[in-house]
Amino acid sequence: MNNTESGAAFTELLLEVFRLNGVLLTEGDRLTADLGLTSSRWQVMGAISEHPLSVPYIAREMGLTRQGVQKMVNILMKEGLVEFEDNPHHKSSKLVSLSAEGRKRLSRIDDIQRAWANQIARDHDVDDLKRTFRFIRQLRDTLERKQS
Amino acid sequence: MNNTESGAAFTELLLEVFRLNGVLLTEGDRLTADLGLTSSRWQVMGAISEHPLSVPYIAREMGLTRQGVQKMVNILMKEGLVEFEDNPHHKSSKLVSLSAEGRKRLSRIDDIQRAWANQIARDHDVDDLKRTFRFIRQLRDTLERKQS
DNA sequence: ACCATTTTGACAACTTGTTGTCAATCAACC
DNA sequence: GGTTGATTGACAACAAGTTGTCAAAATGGT
Repeated sequence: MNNTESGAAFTELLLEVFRLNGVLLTEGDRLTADLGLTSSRWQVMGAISEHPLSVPYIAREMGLTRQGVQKMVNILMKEGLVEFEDNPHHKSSKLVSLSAEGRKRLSRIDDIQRAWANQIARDHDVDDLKRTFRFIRQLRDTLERKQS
Repeated sequence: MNNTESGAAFTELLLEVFRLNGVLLTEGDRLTADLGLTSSRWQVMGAISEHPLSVPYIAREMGLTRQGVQKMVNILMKEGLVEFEDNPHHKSSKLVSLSAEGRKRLSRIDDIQRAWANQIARDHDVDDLKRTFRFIRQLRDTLERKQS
């Protein structure tokens, strides 16, 4: 079976997404190395910065397994960056929220991340950024619908 | 510091890239689960399907560390899917090539992967796919240039 | 109110990456 | 030809995710 033109283009894109993912993780870690927070940790913290959320909810939000997020949350708990709140809708599934220290730490990271994002984004057209975001999300939708 | 419009768009894109990356890996593994080869294994095998390459070269190609690729290659070696060839340019750094069995296995995977890519790509505009590829690569270029 | 199904947390084993370090090899230059 | 610096393979420790399993808790239909 031969590749269609679209199929070949999709495969090229897919490999490039893997590479970009790697570079983004590396950069994210580098940005906040001195603050003692890796990319995945502040991503979890970012998810609960507005409202406290349960672990499975965060996982669905980020496209990860609940076990993986649970592990991360347990570590953040040990480090005193998040707290558990009672969940009115579920006795044993607590809501995770930022502690005062967690909030302070996240806000410093947010400053750094925002400055960095602004700087990178300056070199690119805002419409390209938005269009690419929409297309990537659409691609993910297609993939997720096919697998179900 | 507030986000610029571009900065916010970039951050949104970045989070979506993480999610797409996850879905792609999951799908890749699901596709070839019965063939006993995970995504990362056939990615490495794909890299050497044209010409034998050294481990560090594969790593640079894929945007990974040489140690990570080395680990993968050692596993593929144990399973008899790749072989080491003498490298005329380096006494101890062998070239990695596909074994007969590896080539056979990869060609089956390629068929499956191609059919899948064609099917997914069918739902999307080929120009969008190409444009997105170019933009993502450009983004990665920017990121890699900033960090050096 | 009961029962079947789903959701959840906890734990273990595993995969795929990372960094750091060491010694061996290679390349370049004086 | 010797020294110096970069590249390489091997190994260890670690990070971040996965799957699978179990029991407890929640949910929904009859």
